[in-house]
This record gives sequence, structure tokens and C-alpha cells, in this order.
Amino acid sequence: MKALSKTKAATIYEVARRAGVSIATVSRALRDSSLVTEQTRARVHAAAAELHFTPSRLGRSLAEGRHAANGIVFPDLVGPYYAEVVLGYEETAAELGASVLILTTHGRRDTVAAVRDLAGRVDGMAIISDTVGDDVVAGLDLPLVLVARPPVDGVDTIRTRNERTATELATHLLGHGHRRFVFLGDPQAAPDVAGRYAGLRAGLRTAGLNAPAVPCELRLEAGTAAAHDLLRDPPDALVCANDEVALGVLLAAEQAGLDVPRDLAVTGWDDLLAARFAGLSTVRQPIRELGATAARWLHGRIHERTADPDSRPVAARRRVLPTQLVVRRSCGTHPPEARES
Amino acid sequence: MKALSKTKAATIYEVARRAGVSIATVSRALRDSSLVTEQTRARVHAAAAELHFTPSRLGRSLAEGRHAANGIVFPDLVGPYYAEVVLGYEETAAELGASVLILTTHGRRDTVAAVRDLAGRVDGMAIISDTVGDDVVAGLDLPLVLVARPPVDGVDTIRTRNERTATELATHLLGHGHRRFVFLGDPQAAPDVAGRYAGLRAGLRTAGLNAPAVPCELRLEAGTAAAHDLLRDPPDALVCANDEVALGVLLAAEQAGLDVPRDLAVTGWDDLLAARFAGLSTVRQPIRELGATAARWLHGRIHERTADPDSRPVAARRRVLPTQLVVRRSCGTHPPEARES
DNA sequence: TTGAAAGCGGTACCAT
DNA sequence: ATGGTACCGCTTTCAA
Repeated sequence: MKALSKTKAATIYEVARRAGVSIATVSRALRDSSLVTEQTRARVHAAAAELHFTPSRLGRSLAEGRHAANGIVFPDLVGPYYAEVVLGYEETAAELGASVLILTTHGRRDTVAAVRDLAGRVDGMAIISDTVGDDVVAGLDLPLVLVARPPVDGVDTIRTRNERTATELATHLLGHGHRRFVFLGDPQAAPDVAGRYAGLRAGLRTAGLNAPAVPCELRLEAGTAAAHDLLRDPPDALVCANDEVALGVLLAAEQAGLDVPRDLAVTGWDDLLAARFAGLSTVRQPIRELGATAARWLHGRIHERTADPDSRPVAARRRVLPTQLVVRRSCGTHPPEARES
Repeated sequence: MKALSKTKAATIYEVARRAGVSIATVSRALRDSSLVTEQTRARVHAAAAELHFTPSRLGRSLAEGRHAANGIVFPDLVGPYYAEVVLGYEETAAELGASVLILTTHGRRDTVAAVRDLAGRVDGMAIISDTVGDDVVAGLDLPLVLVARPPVDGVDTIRTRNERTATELATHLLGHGHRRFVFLGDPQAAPDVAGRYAGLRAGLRTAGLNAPAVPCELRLEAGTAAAHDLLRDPPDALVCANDEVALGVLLAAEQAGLDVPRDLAVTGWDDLLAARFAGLSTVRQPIRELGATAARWLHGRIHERTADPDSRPVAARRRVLPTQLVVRRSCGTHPPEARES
């Protein structure tokens, strides 16, 4: 019969009694306040150590009026994309002394309630992509950073470049001689996708061309399924909303006995690890930096009022991080030196 | 001069005053206690709505003595592996009403302090892989689940099968006629890797063979670098600790002008998306289920004491989830029907 | 330098 | 059914 391992945690009162001082003094000593004698400081630390005392976060947060935690809301974590954003976010948040709470909205029943609940647990939060509507965002009463999502009045927003690079991509594909284009993805579904489609069309317009958009979920299987139909009468180039879709298309093309890029050019977006091995031409984004910047901005927003309550609020920030075309095999035949392995 | 958007949140006291009742009644009404008149219930709800009142999580948690949040500790989120675990974990935790706090230990200075801090913010936590030492685990005074990590006395542990499937893999490779093996990975670095190496050796032993282990980080670049040396005198088969390493090897082999699997067989572990496109033979694990189970167990542990304080603690649980060999091109030439695309 | 006490924002027991 | 009030565990002002 051993003693129970799950013992009740010691409180500041017990430490105080053991050290023979008041709780106020314990608090000061443990926070290295300069108003404590070295002697008492030592006594308190000793008592705390003996009792394995760790201040309760709840008590502390309640008294301080802050959580020392930030939230991040995203659709899911299936592709590497969001994982990378979260990683950059957590890393930077941790450096700045904030824990991170995550919330995925994908298969959730009441997203709005979940987001509101999260808002009650953090000092600020990042909202990625189209996870919650503008009205909800506007109604949240805490520092916010929008990531890869259309701006909302008065809220900081950070994105990666979609349109311009998509236009570049279009130009590149035109250079291969492709004329019949199809965009595979749903511009309605995500702002990023909308931007890519818009950029593609802008690029094609210069050649007097256009491309229909075939809605498609951002998953590999969806890409394969959509391709099965499209490949009966394949276009010259299939521009996919992201790499997962494009990889699905490659699979379907192989099954259909089509050669990429001879019979059909295919491009993606994100530069997943798999894209490299599939020889997929795609677009690379500084995803990690996206998350890191969000965390940094949030930290700034959270502390700016505290630091100087009289300072007028800084105007909402906007930033667009550059993206980069990655040319591989799948978009058309290139002279060897133009290719990247 | 508009009013500040960041207004101070309303408290239960203000709602009480506005509704003309006591805070006790507000609390009851909002939690749908049956001891409140329908009339007052309505009045309170109205007052709460007018003030946009949301109960403070801190106040609530402090009073209830629980966070309604779980933690999860993992090395990083670079590969898809941990992301998938976290995803399964968050999904299930959310269903069970718990928020999720994440903590990555990778580039962190004081891991132990960070883990202890996290412990103070949650009701229970999952610890993945070798992120913290046994002593620290044993010292944590809250419900815990160990994931993909050697058991610690009295703590629940869940893993995926390594040894047995690695032995299967060895047998399969021997069937291809391979005799000279090298294991690429550091058995010291992670318990999963150790298990895979042990299983491989067990399998080779049946043929009177052995395989040296060449330490290597679990990253693609590390695989490429390590392969550059090894490929001067290539073994028959290079068994890699995970897919990222194996993919790095494939890249190196291509650069060296070696054909896989003719000149060299290569295998990985994890079945990343990229593995499929690289034709890499590997092992698939129910990663998501790993995280989901951890969340479920944790929920059970957290609530078992509360539900029935007199119940004797359940013995530490152990579970090993099955894994599955995925045979593709890279391990050797197969008759077509034995292959999986 | 130290202590007493007033919050922080709720929950739930005990009366009425 | 409702109100008063004692916590929950800490920080911080105000006095001494």
C-alpha cells in the first residue's frame, strides 16, 4: 500500500506557513522581488522546494488578468501546410513566453462556439484560412491575426502571394505552348484558391485565353476522382489548387495511360515533399514564416496596450509574403538547365 | 472618436445586477439548473445577452478545480507523423470537451521547465516519443499517457508495433535474395528506431546474418548525406529508420547513378505521401488512431477518480497498435501482382 | 521589509 | 426558488 501518487498540489498558504511568513512574502520571494531579504528569500525557496510547490496557473492568471497563452485556429492538419504554420507559430510564441492552444474546425459541429470558447482561454489568437466568418471575427474581443484569409476591418492580416505568382505560372505554361487550360479547385472554398485562380486567369487573359474552374476538394483522392472525368478529353494543362490535388491527378493520369507532361501538363501549389518525388511543378511559400510572423504580431498587439495605455492603437497591419515558382517535370518539357531536381 | 473596440468583458456581477438577482442565481440560470424559475431564467439570459456576457474560463476553472484542457508534448511537426498524431488527439479531445495545448520540445532550451509549466495548465497530458526523461515523467503529478515511448511504471503507454513488422520486413528482403544489409538510423535516438533495428536484426539472425547500424538523423537531408558515404560500396539493402531518411537515400542513389532496386534495395517506415510517389517500400502505422486513443485514455483517467472516488485505480494500460508492410518498387523486383501502386 | 486584505470571476453549499 | 457567502490560489496595494 503505497501512498497515492496523485497528491493534492501544495498552495502558497502552505509554503507561507512552513516558511513562517505571509503569502504576500512568498509571492514576492518566488518572483524575485527586490523587496525581500536574502534570508527570507532563501527560507521561502527552501520551503517551496520541500513541498514541491508550483504556483497554480489559474490563480496566477486570474490575478494577473492574462493567460500567457495564444490560440490558433485552422481547418485541419492533414497536409503539411497547416502543420508548418502551426509549427512556426508555436515556436515563436514559446520564445515570447506564450503557450499555444490549437483548434481544428474541420469536422466540428459548432465551430463558432468552439472559437468563442478558445477566445476565453487565450490572450490573442491567429485565425487561418476560412475557418470562421467575418462577422464572427469582427465580434471577437481580443487581439487577432488573420492568416491566409481576406482582411477584416481593423484586424492584422498576413498572407502569402497567390495572384502574382499564379500569373507567372500562367505565363510559364503559355511558354510551353499550352492553350487549353483547366483549373482544378474551388475558388469559393478558400481565399487562397480564389487568388490562385484569379492570377491564372489574369495571366491567360494576356493571351486571349481563359480557364474554367472545376470545383474540387483539396485532397488527393478528390484530385484523382475529378481527373477521371477530365482526362477523357484532357486539356493541355491542368492547374491544380494545391499539390495534393495535383498528385491525385498524376495518379489518375498514370492509370489512364497518359504521359505527363507530354499528353498533359500538371501543376500544384505548396511544394510538398511528395511534389519533389513526383516531379511536380509547383509554388513554394514561406509557410513557417507565416506562422512565426503571426505569433510575433500577436505578441505585439497583446502587449502594446499594457506597455503604454495611452498609446493610440496602431493601424491594422497587412503583409503579403513572397512565393516562388518551382519548375519541375510536370509542366512541360524544358531544356535541362532550367529544371530543378 | 469611436468607442474602444477592446472593451472590458462583463462579469457575473454585472449580469446579476442587471437582472435584479444574485450571482448565484445567474450562475444557476446560465447552467440550466432546474432550481430556477423559467421566468428568472429568461431574465438572466436576456441580461447576459445584452451584456455579451461569457463566463470567464479562469474563474470557472479555478472554482471547478479543472482546466477542461489537455496537453500534448512532441518533438516537432516537420514530418507528417507527429502532425497526424496531434490531429487524432485534438479531434478526440474536442469531442470529449477538452481544449488542447501543444508543446514542441525540439529547439527548446529548457524542456523540463516547459513541460512542467504545461502540466500546470491542463488536466492531463500525452507525451510522445523521447521528449522528456523517465524521471521527469515519474515526477509529473497528473494523468499521463505515453505515446510511442518506452513505458514508465504506473503510466499508460500506447505504441505502434515496430519489432515484429521489422522482422517481417527483414524476411521479405531476404526473400529478394539480399544478403548484405545496413540499417540507417540511430537506435539510441528514439525508442521507435531501436525497436525497428531490433526487429530487423531478429529477422536477419534467422539467416545467420546481421546489419550494422549507421546513425543518422530522421531527416531527408541526413539520409542523403549518410548515403553519399555508404553508396561507394553499396550494400544489398538499406533499411532506413523512417521514410524521410529513405527518400533522402533515393535522391542520393539517383545522383550516384545507382538504380533502385536493381543496384540497391531501400526501405522506409511511416508510409508518407511521398513514399507512394517515390515507389518506396515502407511500413504503415495507424498514427491518427494513436493520438485518438491517447486522448480517450486520458479522458478516462481524468474522470475516473471524479466519478467514483472510492474506485481503486485501474492498473497502467499498455497497447501496441498493429502496423503493416507496404511493398512497392524500392525493395526488390516483384511479380506484378504482389505490388501495390 | 513584511503583513493584512482586497480583488480576479466564478461555483456550490447552506440558509431561508 | 433564491440569496448570502465561503472558497478556488494567486498578485498587489496599502499600512505598519
